[in-house]
Amino acid sequence: MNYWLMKSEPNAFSIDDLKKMPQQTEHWDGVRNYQARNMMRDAMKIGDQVFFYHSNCETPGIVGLMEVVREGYPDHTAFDPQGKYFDPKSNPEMPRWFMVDIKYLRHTRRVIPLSELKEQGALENMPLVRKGNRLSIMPVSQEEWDYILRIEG
DNA sequence: GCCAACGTTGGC
DNA sequence: GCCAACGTTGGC
Repeated sequence: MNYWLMKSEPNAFSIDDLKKMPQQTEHWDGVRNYQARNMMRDAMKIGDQVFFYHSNCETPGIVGLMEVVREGYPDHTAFDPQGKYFDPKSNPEMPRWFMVDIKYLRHTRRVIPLSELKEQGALENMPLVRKGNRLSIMPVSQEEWDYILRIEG
């Protein structure tokens, strides 16, 4: 099993929004970055565990746990000329963008803020804590995953 | 293929 | 709201 971290702006889609979805499941659409696309298309597997991270908000940090319930398939929001995620270079015959389905598992017992994650030497290799990082989906090692759940308290 | 200009991300 | 970092675009 693999571990991941996915960012979302709570103003746009928060962990509470995910929890309220039917089956507490939603497709992770709108990702328009090739590295992140490749991870969803090729690497994320059913049963993989995922940290939900809130970005661009008052206290950026890890807020919950999720699970991959459907593996990579074309992001149809790229096909809708009226939608904000429309990409004329993507079409159903040759989809450029992919997404996975994600299911809510639980909130963390507290928000684990970015500021605290940055203080942990054990996490210094996470892209998340590195300066200027903008990856919205990233792999998390087993060691990092376990460590974060330990400091969750 | 280089690189300047531009747009976006996201912490602060 | 500011701005640094980064990815993408497009002229050459």
